[in-house]
Amino acid sequence: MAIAAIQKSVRSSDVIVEVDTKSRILDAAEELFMEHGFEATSLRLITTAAAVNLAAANYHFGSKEELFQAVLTRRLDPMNQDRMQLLTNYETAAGNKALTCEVIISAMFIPALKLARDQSQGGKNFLRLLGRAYADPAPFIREFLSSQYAEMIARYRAAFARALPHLPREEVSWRLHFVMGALSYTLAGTDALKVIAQFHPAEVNNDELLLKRLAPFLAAGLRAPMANATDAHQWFQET
Amino acid sequence: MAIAAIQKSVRSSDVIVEVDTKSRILDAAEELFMEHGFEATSLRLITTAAAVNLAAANYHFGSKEELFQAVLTRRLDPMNQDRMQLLTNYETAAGNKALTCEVIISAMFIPALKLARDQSQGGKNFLRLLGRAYADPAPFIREFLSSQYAEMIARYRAAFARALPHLPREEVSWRLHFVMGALSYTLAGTDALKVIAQFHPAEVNNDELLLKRLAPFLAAGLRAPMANATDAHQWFQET
DNA sequence: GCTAGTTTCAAACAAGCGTTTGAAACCCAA
DNA sequence: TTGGGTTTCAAACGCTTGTTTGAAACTAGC
Repeated sequence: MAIAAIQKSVRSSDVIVEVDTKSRILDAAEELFMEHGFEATSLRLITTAAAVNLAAANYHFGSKEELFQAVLTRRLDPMNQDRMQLLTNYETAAGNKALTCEVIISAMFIPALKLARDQSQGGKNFLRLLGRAYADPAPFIREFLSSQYAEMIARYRAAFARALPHLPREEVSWRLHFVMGALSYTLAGTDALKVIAQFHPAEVNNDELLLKRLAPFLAAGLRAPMANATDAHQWFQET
Repeated sequence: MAIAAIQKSVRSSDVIVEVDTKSRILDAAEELFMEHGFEATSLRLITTAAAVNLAAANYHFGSKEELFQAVLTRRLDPMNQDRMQLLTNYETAAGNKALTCEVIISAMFIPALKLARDQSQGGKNFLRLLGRAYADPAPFIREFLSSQYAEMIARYRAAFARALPHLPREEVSWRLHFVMGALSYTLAGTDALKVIAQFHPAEVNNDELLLKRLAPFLAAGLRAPMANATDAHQWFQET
């Protein structure tokens, strides 16, 4: 590992920017993977954007797949750690009373918001990349996400189960699945549906406002009464 | 267009299977695009699976992108037509009374369910493919989906606006966005989170049961009271 | 049976891919 | 200043990609 790692340093107008090759590759890869997807993004595109030699990507990360995982790990791991820590804090503060759905959801959302806010643009790019990674069919991506999320999901499922004691555990699992889905889909923010929905341009990229709208929606869904057999019959008999 | 289109005909054990080259390519492409994504699926993989010559794909569809659009159009266009027709039927039946959220949602879900149920496997494959296409970064896919969905989305936004007259139109647009997101994400059905959620295996691929769980969740979310300034402050001040 | 139009086929095309190589450049401790 | 480890670099590797080509095979009408 690098002694001569910090190599190129540029003094811009009012901030000192120094980035080693590894970080430059990660930053460029994050943006380009977000923009074009994993398969459609070539290492040549990444290394050109990062202004480093093509071979540097393989030298520092081994392979394209490992580079992709490194891009995800860099921000995903701290975010999920934050989520678990926050949940722990809330649970400690609540003593042995169950947390409300709103509090649990906010423990999920706040670390994502923090990511969306800090850093010049990297945080937002990453959240969009993450939303896309969820839907990516590549097995190595799916397995990677499974392992990265396993512990956090288990914690949140337990928390929601306590908050919604009248629901069967299975139903809680489903609703957690819906919550994760809506969150990742929304943060992925594909332009297609946004255009369709005719949002005000100023609001489209305001993640804070977005989550303030999404959270009450999801909290209400979590607390919804279960559909009984009659309801289900009424809903779908006409197919 | 083909006079000699129906060329290969195979009599299997109890059904007669006759498929022209074009359909064989579409079927194979649907399954492989679903499994590996657009970029990672090569024309050679598709044409080999379809047992046709490599050049046949370009001959019949022009390009790989046009083939992908043809795969989507074949089922998406009829499904969205169904959705609009069903909504029209409900509105006619209701006279000048506004529809409930449940009825509107069922008008969205029933055509998707119909697709998931009929056909040996193609319908389910297609829904998963569609869910993935939503998250695909390729511009031609996003533009294609925008154009395919524009009319239907406009109809449903109007219907939800009538059903939720107390909500600002903008809020209705957001919630419709959440509903579309949850639906597509859920139907895409990436294995990763399902494994995490520890679902009973028998239920994972039961789309009917899945939508029966999702619909009440979304209906409750649609009817949620709006978060006021105080709520929002309370939720997110601690970031 | 000939002809015209449609569809298939094997082969090749240029271009781009991820990865590897071996030498050059670089840095820092001795 | 020398030497050894780290990092960069240009070039090439073998392979796959989407697409094109021109001839062959096929179908149907006259």
